[in-house]
Amino acid sequence: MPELPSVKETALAWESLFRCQVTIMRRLQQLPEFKELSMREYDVLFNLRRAPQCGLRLGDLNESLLLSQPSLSRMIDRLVARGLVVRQQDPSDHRAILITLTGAGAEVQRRIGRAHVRHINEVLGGALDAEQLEQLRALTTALSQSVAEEQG
Amino acid sequence: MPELPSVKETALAWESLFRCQVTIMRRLQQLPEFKELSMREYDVLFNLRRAPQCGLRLGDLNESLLLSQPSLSRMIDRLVARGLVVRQQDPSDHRAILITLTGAGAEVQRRIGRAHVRHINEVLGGALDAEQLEQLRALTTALSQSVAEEQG
DNA sequence: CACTCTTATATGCAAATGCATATAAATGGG
DNA sequence: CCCATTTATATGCATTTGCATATAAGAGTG
Repeated sequence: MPELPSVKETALAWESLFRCQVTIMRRLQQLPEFKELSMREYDVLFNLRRAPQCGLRLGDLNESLLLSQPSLSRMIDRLVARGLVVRQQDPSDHRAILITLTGAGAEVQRRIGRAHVRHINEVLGGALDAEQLEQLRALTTALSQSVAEEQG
Repeated sequence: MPELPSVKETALAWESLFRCQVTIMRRLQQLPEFKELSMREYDVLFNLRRAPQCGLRLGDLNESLLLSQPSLSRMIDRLVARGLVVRQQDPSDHRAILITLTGAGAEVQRRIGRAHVRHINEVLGGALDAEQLEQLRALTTALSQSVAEEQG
């Protein structure tokens, strides 16, 4: 049984991760493309793109976002109004709603996504080398999974 | 001159860091103490606690937060109304406002902070060991600093 | 010192968000 | 099968947020 990290060790790591995210997010949000679609809205399209063809339940989609369920419901209203996503009743559970990208929505996601990843590369590429980025990816992936599992 | 990381490598690292932050934040926000004070508001008090005694300019404080300048200005209004912070004119620059914690504000920050770090330890402590947490801290600290410097 | 330009914060107003709760459908017990 | 309970999403309403812009003060130029 390994020793658990101290309160101080975990707090320092989280504090640093959080600040890092804030710093980078502030930069990434300045991309002109995010005037057309907010980063939160883009993130919804991005998540739908990685989803099965049948779409994602609103609740499942919600788990990937820092947004309350009612707020997401209304964001979906707006995305539907813009023709970027579609709401469909889940045939196997009529309480649920499946959300899917439209063709236009997928295209907007791809277009903004290309500019976004280029920008990410500009911002992060000069800061860490490939090996460090891979370490960071591995650590944060392990952390996400472990945290999600330990009470999901 | 070292090779720069590929677009894919940077995008994967950022995506993972971002999702990790979302996952953890959703858990941390559930702490009952954050019904009294939102996490954003707590973060303002936390930043002020680490600041010089004279306080922080609104604009400087704003750089540490994912919040527009007008939104922060109004959040400060509310924190002033609750007696947690004070606005003072900067004697050396009458355009600027120095924001400082009141005694009550400092006490609220300490109280919520104690519960918060315990919660952080519960959530992250089981996921990574001390060495991994230190690696994560080092990488994210280096990344923040490098990103902030490269165009600050 | 007048004038323009920049910097720091605040304010009007529309839009987005969250909380509490409503609606609607599935689930389980008697 | 009926009723209570749980689950999934939506809606009313107050609060918070952001965008555009106003206000106010320092800086620079002639």
